[in-house]
Amino acid sequence: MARRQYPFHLIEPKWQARWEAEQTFRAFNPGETIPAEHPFGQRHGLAGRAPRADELPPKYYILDMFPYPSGAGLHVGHPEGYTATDILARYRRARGWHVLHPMGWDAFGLPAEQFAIKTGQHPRVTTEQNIATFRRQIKSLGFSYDWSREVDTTDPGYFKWTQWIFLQLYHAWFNPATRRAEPISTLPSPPECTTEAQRRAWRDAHRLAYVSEQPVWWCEALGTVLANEEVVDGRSEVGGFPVVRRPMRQWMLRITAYAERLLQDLDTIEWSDSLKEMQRHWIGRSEGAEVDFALADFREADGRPVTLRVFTTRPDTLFGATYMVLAPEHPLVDRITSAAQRAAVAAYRAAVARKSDLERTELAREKTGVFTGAHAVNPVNGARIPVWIADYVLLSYGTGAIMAVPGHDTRDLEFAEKFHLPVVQVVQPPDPATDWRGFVGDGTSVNSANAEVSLNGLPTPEARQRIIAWLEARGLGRRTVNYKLRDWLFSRQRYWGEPFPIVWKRDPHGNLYHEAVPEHCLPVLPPELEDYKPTPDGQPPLARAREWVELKSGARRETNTMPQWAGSCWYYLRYLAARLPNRFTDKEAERYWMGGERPPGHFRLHRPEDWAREVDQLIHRAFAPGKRPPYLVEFARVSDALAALIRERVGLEVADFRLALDVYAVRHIFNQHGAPAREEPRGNLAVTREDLVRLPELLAEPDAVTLATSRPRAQTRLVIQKQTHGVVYLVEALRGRARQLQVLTLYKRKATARDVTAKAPLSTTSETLRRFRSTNTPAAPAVKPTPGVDLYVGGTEHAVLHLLYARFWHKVLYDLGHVSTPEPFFKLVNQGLILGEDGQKMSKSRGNVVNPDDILREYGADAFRLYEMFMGPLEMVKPWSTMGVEGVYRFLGRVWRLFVDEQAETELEQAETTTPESGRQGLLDLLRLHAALRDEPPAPAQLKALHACIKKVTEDLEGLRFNTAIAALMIFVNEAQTWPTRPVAVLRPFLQLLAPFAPHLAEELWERLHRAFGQSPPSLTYTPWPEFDPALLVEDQIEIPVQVNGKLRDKLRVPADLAPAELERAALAAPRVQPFLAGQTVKKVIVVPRKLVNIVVAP
RNA sequence: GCCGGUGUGGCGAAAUGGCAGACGCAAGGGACUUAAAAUCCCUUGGCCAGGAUUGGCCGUGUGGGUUCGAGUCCCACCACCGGCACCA
Repeated sequence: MARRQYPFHLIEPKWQARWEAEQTFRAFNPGETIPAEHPFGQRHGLAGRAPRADELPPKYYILDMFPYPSGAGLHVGHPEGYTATDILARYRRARGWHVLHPMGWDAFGLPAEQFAIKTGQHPRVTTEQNIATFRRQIKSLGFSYDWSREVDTTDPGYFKWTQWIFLQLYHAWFNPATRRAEPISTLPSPPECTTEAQRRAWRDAHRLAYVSEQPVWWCEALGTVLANEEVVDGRSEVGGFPVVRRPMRQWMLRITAYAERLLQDLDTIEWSDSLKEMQRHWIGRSEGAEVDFALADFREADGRPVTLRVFTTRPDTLFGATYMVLAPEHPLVDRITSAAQRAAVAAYRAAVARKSDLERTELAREKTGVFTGAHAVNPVNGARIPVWIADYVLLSYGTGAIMAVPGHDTRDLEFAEKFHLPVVQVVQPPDPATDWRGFVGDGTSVNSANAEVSLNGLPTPEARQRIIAWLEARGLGRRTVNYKLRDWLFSRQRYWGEPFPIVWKRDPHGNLYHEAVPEHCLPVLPPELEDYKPTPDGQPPLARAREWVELKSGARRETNTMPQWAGSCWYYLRYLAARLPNRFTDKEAERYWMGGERPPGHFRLHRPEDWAREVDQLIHRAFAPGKRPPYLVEFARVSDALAALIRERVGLEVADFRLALDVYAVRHIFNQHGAPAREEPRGNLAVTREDLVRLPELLAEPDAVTLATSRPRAQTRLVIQKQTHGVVYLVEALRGRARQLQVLTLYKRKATARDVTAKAPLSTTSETLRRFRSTNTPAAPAVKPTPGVDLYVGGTEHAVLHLLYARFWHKVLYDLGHVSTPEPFFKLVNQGLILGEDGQKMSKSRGNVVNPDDILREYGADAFRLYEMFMGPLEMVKPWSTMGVEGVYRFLGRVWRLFVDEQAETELEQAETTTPESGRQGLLDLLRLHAALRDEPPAPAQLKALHACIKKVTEDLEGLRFNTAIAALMIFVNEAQTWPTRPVAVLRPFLQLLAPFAPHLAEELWERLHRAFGQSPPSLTYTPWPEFDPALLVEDQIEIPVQVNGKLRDKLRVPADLAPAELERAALAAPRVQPFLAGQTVKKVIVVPRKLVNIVVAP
């Protein structure tokens, strides 16, 4: 084992204990009293108060997918996402956001139950042990979770509300007219329902939670049914056991009602394209038509022909339908099969039923099927076509029957060729060279006409419209949309899950019906059992508890339990009020943290994304070519926060004022954006586009708000001052008709008379500004809160199931008025898988599993966190490398030695060998800081290194580019190591930058640094994030590469502001360039100012 | 087959259309040390030339294209990863 780089084993427990004692990362709900000493309250001027939602800083809800606490403990994949969110949470706190960052346990599940079956140990005991392990491991990584909001899906206080939400679904129906869930009481019952039993049956058939007897996937090995989603290639997703189709009575959730909204609302959220595509595929929307085919020789009792309904996405190929296929399980099969075919059909159906789905998918794709002996009539041309059954048609999709168009469908063609069925052409491919047989693309209809309608010559999309119109007019069919999405099979035959809050009763006629358990009887607790196996007759394990099942009233409890997905469908809502006893979440907290709609009339700024675009458009409009630019450009309304602040400070009402920006500031931005320049930018210190985008937010935290009287007209003016990285904003209110706040800019440095665009005096020194800032409580930035969780990070394995189910539940709760946003997760990022050191997926059998506990013991939490982020981009798959951990560990050692005297460090190490473990914590006091640390003004190069680092780290954090942010920290440290003195003013902000990544080390050094210079350390978590000053990054001399025909030939050191013509001359004269110009003619010289010169030559 | 993503040194990876390989690992050399570990310094894409400072050529999966200039944009293809897959 290598020598320890720094005493992380003392530092990390110390700070974890400190954070826990201080409750540093606790988030506060609106109306909740913030303790006077809490650093969050102190930073935001809310200490000891109970602020309303609009008094709290903007919310940032950053969520991890909570883990299933397996017996194996944490693996290295878990901390990847957790570290990313933790870094962001810490960064946002420093930026002034109110961060909610919770953790909990998705603890129902099969492994604990299987362990119970084997050993008799109650699953609750197993689960509690596993949670304890997970909690210990996660806490040892120093994540900034608000542990006061921890949830556990198996806690009765939690699943009481899971059951309650189930009842919301049970008591609701989906109204197709309003396209939303409504209380079941609003469901009209049709006149033909005359008895109470009939009305009940009608209601029960329309609930969002309903019972259905239908074929389901039964897994013998697991002793339970599974959802479609849990079956992969004919085997259970968990364990890989074979599954078979079997009809059973099951609880279903009507997710299909929401198919369209689940699809459409994907456009309103920021998820990756691949993830959205996966959900779109899963929902599987396809447009087409249903068409009725009359069966020849079969009549209903009333004399009408028996019809066979099919779904097709290609109604334009109707003239090419040469046979029909029914799914083998189709209910019409028995009725239409001819005597001659009966034996063959029965044999085929039996064979298909015997086939497990595994065989159905794994066996060769060879088409099979048999003729039923019946014929149908093609409604467009009266052709008598044979009706077959085949297992390539699925009962569960569409109508369970198809019209086969072998000419233009590959599956039908394959089938037709095997069984020698006719193939006719009805579509001509656009390219005449293409074989029409099996052509499935769009083309032109041919051979498609009858006496009333002709598609011939029409392109496919038009042909489709024409034939649908004809079918609808004749009552033979209609336009329709089909989805692959199926209703969600919601019951499981297990013990360790939420019991259904449902009882079964019999009406006077002996008919069985179900009823909801009243809300006040929740939670329905599972019974205590000795044996967790299903009963011998195939009943779920809950049926063993007869006293629990059989109620005194004669009713019987439902014995199924909910699937594991249930608890995870809404946990992000429970975090908002994790201990609330009488409601599933808190209404006001929900609206605040989920950023739901506020009462009308409350003005909000646009979301930053839209806002930036609008600013761009505005600038371009204002400076349209040929137009004289206005002096002032109005660009935003005064934010509520600013208006309130002004009202409070100086008693002025500016709520309906607009912000107008001085044209000189805007022009510079405009030039940057590539529009034809009218003037050179004035100086290199100017407002950037990003400033302008942020301005409304910046102004809401002014340095000073004063009323000033200007001499000449003795007019009272409102003056707001705000300084940010070198630019001073001076805002003046224009009274009267204009109702504007006029934003002028002053430049802190190199300010000449020409740069100052207003005559208004600004004698405020930066020192007074700073003092002003510390005495004025900054108001919250006015940003529209993100609708939903701001950032949700987790693995792709939940791309479809969890995320679709949670969206579905959320929409139901939204429809019923329980939550305020239509979508739960606004932005979602999938972390990439971490592979073993050998590049294979980690698994026990490969022996390449990395245990986080081992890494923590050897390198500490900070190194582990840092490495997980340094491996590469968050979303990529990447292999683990323990050598790589050592690399970042060494980096942390260099940081340590930047601050700490090595002699003292050695003394600490020696003392440690002679001190008992219990007394070691105090040994940290032996440390002294490095002698090179001084509280003296930094050199320009040092400031530059710091500010380059601030810039890079800040930008990379915003873009979730943790690996390159860490690289920037390393670059800074590599350079700082070489400095003879290390100014405190530079190292202190560096620790702030390091803190999100390596919080323990940063805290320790932050505290020591302050103490060493006689200061009491402010809370590192809540100290405002450093802002970089672009002025400090400006280079006087820059290196310009010179290319000849695009090949690098020389580099010039030139003044940064060298005119293009000068640069061109210097490039042509460059010594290394000369040989390449000899004998050549210079055709053209490309000069990119401040970037490069390219000389184009030819002989 | 369809959809999405990714292809850059020995490895993990960086590069708003403008100096390819930042940062880190590994490797090699050196300093310190009785020695080792740790630490610090130097070298490190390939090929060629040279005593050396150094210089030249090639190089981002493959083939085209756009451009003064392409890892980056466009077209076609190949490989790998993930998802879906008889969904009419």
